[in-house]
Amino acid sequence: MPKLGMEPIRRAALVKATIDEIGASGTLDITVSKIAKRAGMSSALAHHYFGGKDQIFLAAMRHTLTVYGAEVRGALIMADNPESRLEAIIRAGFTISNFRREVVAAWLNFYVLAQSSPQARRLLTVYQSRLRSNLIYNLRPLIADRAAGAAERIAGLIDGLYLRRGLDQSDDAGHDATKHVLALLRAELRGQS
Amino acid sequence: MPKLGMEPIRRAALVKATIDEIGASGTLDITVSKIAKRAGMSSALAHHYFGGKDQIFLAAMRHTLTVYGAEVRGALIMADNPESRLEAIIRAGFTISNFRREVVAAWLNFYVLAQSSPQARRLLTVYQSRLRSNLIYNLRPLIADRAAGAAERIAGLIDGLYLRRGLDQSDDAGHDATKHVLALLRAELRGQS
DNA sequence: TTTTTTCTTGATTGACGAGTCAATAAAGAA
DNA sequence: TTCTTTATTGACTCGTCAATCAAGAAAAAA
Repeated sequence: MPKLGMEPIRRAALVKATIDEIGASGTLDITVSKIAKRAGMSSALAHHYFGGKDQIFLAAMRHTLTVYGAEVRGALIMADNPESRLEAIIRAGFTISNFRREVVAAWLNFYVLAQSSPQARRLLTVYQSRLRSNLIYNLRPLIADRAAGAAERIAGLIDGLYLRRGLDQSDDAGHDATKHVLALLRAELRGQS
Repeated sequence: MPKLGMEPIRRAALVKATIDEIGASGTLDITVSKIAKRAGMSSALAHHYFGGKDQIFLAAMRHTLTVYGAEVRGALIMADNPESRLEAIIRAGFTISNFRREVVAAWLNFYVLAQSSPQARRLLTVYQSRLRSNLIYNLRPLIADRAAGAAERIAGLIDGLYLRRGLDQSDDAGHDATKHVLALLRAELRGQS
């Protein structure tokens, strides 16, 4: 049975299973066995490829952030001016793939993990910094000095709507969320300090 | 040793210890023994008064929400028009006592708990509903039809800034946070749909 | 004083879970 | 073919923790 080159396949399966398991339980309080079973292998194998539970979580986190980053970059390709770039950044956060329940649950739990794991915190900080600088970079030509504050508010609202998403059980919440952040963006572009 | 009427004292001590322990660890993954030790008693006693870990968490949650609610109500006493009432509601969320690190950590973890515990979810939903209706009630006389959307954004930004608070290690983050939400409030009051 | 109620804990139970390991099996290398 | 590397698992170890319980001590009631 041992086909060679299983490692990347197993790792990917475990990462996906981890996110699904977090989504299903809403907690990081899940067992390696459960994750492994969901990924169709024994828990020993999960340990073999990742070394430990922490590493599995970090890998799942990295994956989530990577997918998010890719989606943002993809959206930016089509945008050729600051305003549409801002809109693209915002929309990317609420696409169906990023705003799925499991993914949101995973995000929330990664924030929790970041409270106790320096590595997790570092990853989240990178995400936050990138989002902030993306926003500021595109806001500056439009509202110069107010860019920094506006970026903080937009980023904050995005995170807040994610947080609230977990409690709504409606399924098209992404639409409203996008609308809200775009409304804030317009207000920021229009307003005076 | 057995002084009578210990129950309320023990319960209060356990609730406080729970919040502190969550704050110290950043997780709900804490033991009853640790909580009990922090509160100066044996774990058996904690079980005696609360029945189980879940109940302890729920009590801590109720306490946090109660304190928050009281602070909002207190702030509203001094406010006699919609605009100042809105400001009071916002300010109450970022007072030193509500925005302390342990308290924010507890909030975050309560959001997580709400993903898996119906009771926790119910409590959080009550909080959200109250905040929303408070905001809408006072926004309506000022911006009528846009009140609902504006309330959603303000509430979302408050939650988002809480979420982000956990990652900053700065200590006077409350000041900036208040400023941001007030800026949003002014933008909402000023803007047109 | 005896009895009951309230308070308290140390010790124990029972379950569960992370991580290890020895063993098996297949594929490729020598 | 023999040896090595990669893949894989069941069984086991070791620790931890929630929950229970029996028992003791002090106040209050009888």
